[in-house]
Amino acid sequence: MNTQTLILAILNFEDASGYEIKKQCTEGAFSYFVDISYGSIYPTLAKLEADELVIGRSESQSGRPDKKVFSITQKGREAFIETLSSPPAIDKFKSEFLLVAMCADLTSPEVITKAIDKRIGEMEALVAVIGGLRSECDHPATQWITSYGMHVKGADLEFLKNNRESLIAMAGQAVKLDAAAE
Amino acid sequence: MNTQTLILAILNFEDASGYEIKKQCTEGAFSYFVDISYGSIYPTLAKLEADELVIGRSESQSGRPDKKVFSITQKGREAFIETLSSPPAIDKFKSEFLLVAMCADLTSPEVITKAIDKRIGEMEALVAVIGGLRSECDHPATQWITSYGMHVKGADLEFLKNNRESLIAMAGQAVKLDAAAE
DNA sequence: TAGGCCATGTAACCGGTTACATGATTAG
DNA sequence: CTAATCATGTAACCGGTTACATGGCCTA
Repeated sequence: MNTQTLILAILNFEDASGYEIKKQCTEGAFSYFVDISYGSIYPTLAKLEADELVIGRSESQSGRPDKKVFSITQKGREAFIETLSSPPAIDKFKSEFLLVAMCADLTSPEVITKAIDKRIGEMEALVAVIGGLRSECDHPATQWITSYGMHVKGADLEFLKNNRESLIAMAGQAVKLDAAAE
Repeated sequence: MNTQTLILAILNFEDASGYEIKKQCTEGAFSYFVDISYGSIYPTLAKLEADELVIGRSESQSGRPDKKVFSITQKGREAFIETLSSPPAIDKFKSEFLLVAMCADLTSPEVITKAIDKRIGEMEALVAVIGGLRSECDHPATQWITSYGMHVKGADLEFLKNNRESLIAMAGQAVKLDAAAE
C-alpha cells in the first residue's frame, strides 16, 4: 500500500489537509494499520494534485496558519476504486519483540520483563484506540475492521498476560547452561 | 530490526550460508515475523565479516556450487546480545487488506470475496507453518513465540471465517445508496 | 530440453524517513 | 516564559528491493 493509495482512501472519507492526514494515520481511524510521515505526505499530495486526482483549496483560519484542504476528484475516486480491485498484498509484519523473545535465554530477566511489559502497555493502548474507533463510528465496514482488530489484539493481549511469567522464567537460561557445563 | 541484527540472530542459532539465511526468512523459523532479500543479505554478510562479527568459510559440495558458510564470532555474539538489551521497537504492521475491507462498500462482492478468501488461505498457510515450527523444535523460547503465533493467528482466522459473509454483504452498498438517492 | 533448485553477488533504483527551516498562537 | 499545537514544505540520506549476471546439476 503506497502513500498515494492511502491518501486517496483518507480523502475518500473526508476532505483533509496534509497535517490532518498525518493525524489520521498517527491517532485516528487508520492508525492501527498504517504509518506515514510529512516527508511523504506533502510531496505525494502535490503529485496527486498535478495528476488531478485531488484538488486543494486554501482555507484561512483565525489565529492559525492557513491550511490547504484537499478533496478527492471523480478521477481520483475512479483511480482509487481501480487500485482497490487488485488483490491486496499480504500484510507486512515485522516484530523486534518476537526476535527478542526468541532469544530470551540469552538475556537477563530484567531485559525480558521490560520488553514484555512495554509490549503489554502498547497493546493495551492499541486496544483502547481501536475500541474508541469502533464505538464512535457507525460506518459498517469500519465497524467490521475495528471488531476484527479488537478480536485479534484482544487475543494477543490475553496471551501476553497469561504467559508473561513463563517468558521471563526463560531469561538467562543459556548463561546458566554454560555455567553448568564448566 | 535491521538486517544486521537479524542475521546475527540466525547465525546465533546455527551456521548458515547467505542462501540458507534467505530460506530461514522465507520458509523457516523466522518467516512469520521478518522478510529480507538477497540484495541485503550478501552485502550485510560482507560488512559483518569485515567487522569481525562473523567469519565465513568455503565449503565445497559434490554436484553443487560451493557455499560460503558463516559462523558468529564471540565479538558478534556480544554485539548481538547488546542490541537485544535495548527495548524492542513497536511492531511494524501494514495491511492492504484492512484498507480494502474498510472500503468494502465501494467495491463489488466479487472483489471482496477474492480479497478475504485470499487472506483466509494465507492465514491458514501461516498457521500451518507456525504449527510445524512449534512441533519440530524443542527450544523453549521458540516454543513460546510459536505458541503465541498460533494463539493470535488462530484468533485471526476464526474471526475471518465467522465474519466472511458479513463483509461480503457490505460490498457495493455505497453504489446502491448513490442509486437510491437519484 | 525446459524449468526448477542450488548458489553468490552487484547496480540501479525507490519509497520512505529524519532532520531541518519557518512562524504564529495558545495553554500552562 | 516555555512548551505544545497548528501548519507546510524541502533536502539529504538510507535501508532495502528489483532485476540482472552467471552457471552447474537434477528432475519431469
